[in-house]
Amino acid sequence: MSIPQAPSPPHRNHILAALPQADYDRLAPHLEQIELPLGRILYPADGLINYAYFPTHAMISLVSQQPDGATVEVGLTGFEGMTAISLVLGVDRSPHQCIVQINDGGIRARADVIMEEFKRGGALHDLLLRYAQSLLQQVSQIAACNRLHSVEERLARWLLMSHDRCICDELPLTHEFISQMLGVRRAGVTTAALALQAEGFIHYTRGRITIKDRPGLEDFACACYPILKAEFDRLPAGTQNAGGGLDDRHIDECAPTH
Amino acid sequence: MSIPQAPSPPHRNHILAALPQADYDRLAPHLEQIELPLGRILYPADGLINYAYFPTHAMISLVSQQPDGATVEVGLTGFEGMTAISLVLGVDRSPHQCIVQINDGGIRARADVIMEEFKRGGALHDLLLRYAQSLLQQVSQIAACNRLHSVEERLARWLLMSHDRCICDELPLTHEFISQMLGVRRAGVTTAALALQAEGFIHYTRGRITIKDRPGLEDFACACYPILKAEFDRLPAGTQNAGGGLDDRHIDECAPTH
DNA sequence: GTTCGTCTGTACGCGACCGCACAAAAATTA
DNA sequence: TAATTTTTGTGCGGTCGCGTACAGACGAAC
Repeated sequence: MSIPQAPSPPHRNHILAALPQADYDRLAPHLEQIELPLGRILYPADGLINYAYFPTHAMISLVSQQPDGATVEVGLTGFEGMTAISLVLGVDRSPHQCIVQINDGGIRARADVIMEEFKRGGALHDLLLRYAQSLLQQVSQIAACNRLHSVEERLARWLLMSHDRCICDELPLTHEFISQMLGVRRAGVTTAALALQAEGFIHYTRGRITIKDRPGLEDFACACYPILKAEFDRLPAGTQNAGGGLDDRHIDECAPTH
Repeated sequence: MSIPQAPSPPHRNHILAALPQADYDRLAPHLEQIELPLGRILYPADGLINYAYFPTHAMISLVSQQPDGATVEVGLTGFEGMTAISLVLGVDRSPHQCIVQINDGGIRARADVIMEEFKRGGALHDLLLRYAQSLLQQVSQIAACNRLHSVEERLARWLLMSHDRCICDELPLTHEFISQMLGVRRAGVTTAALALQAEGFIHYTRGRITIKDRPGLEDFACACYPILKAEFDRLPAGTQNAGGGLDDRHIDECAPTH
């Protein structure tokens, strides 16, 4: 079933890293290190949740799909979280399509394993609920942003949020892909990306966007970004890091390169 | 502190109604019946959560406020839920402003009372988490709707959602108020409302909107509404209604009049 | 009845984004 | 090298919603 080849802590995933040793040890035999290749759909919209994924430096989009085929990203998960939070909220189906936007590794565990540990009411219980709260806040802010801000501003915000969750400055993203996340025309993304490039914030070639000037991008993005970032930063500390002898330095070391 | 004048079940609030008798009895001494007058702000944005509110037929908006003062509603709570779900997700502040849009009564309990019962891990624990999931899904759908649909379509959806949560066909709402919920100009609401009135779906005079043709409104609204409605309907049944001798008929009787 | 404040109807120019469409450029394959 | 596919750049008319502004209409208070 599950291949117990999980690495020992320290973990790059902040939820796993924040588990006390005893709690982690219970989980460890069921953790499985896997690749999260670009474009992989972890759950289709309304799909059954068989596994929960703890990304390391992969970036995973939560996408709302409309009956007419239109898509918009409503949330975004990286090393700070876990996919399929619905699981612990009492539902075994993901309301969002979850798709890997930036590939990297991750750890997965079967849904029933997570549920069992969650129901113990220990650290994982509190950590996952705290993450659910963070996600709710994130989705709320994105809901407002979708209504109020321009494509250029939202593109800047989106690039920053992706950058926060991966290790490199070069993101493998086509305009087409981004347009589906922002819920706009592909041509709209091209125009916005040209503007950001003209300002010197980014540089891109076919399918690769490089962040050149992060502070500039931050200035340019809408006020949603600092709000989203603040919650993102609050997360690992806000949870009670019971610290089962974990090496926090390692986590810092893996922070985005900016 | 809390005045134990709570009515015995059956409750109009579905979460309280779904509690087994024993769980309810523990809570009962701390429940307090109160008025929720129109416009009352239960929590400001980022405000401390002192009480949790269980609406009966009041409708409460979760509003995201931007630093520049712009506002958009990102979610909406009625008799199916509880305000300040953040509480049980490990945070004692509400990320949203919560404001009473349609006045009616409600039950409130101090935050620490809810937390204590939640931590017992019984029915309230599961019911509230299930509701948190529903809220997450609602906010996600609204995030997409904000991006993809016209003011007219969203107004129709919004009226329907409000109507689902209150007992009467006449809603006390000004265009100005609605514009802040939809995140559009007041004049934009006027135009959209005129269109809906011309179709015969609604009728309104100063500060009062009457639903005249609900099926027509449903046809007109965007596809988000049926999705949101399905989750709304799923809620009370989806939770394990352990039914401590509660009178479910009473609840049905109080369902929206459509 | 008169006054006043609130709410609603309407107008106008403007910018953002849409749908559509096509060409150019870069990568991939033959 | 040539052919093909994918990705990006660009244009154009149309629509939606914005910001602003003002007038009319209704209801409450005096």
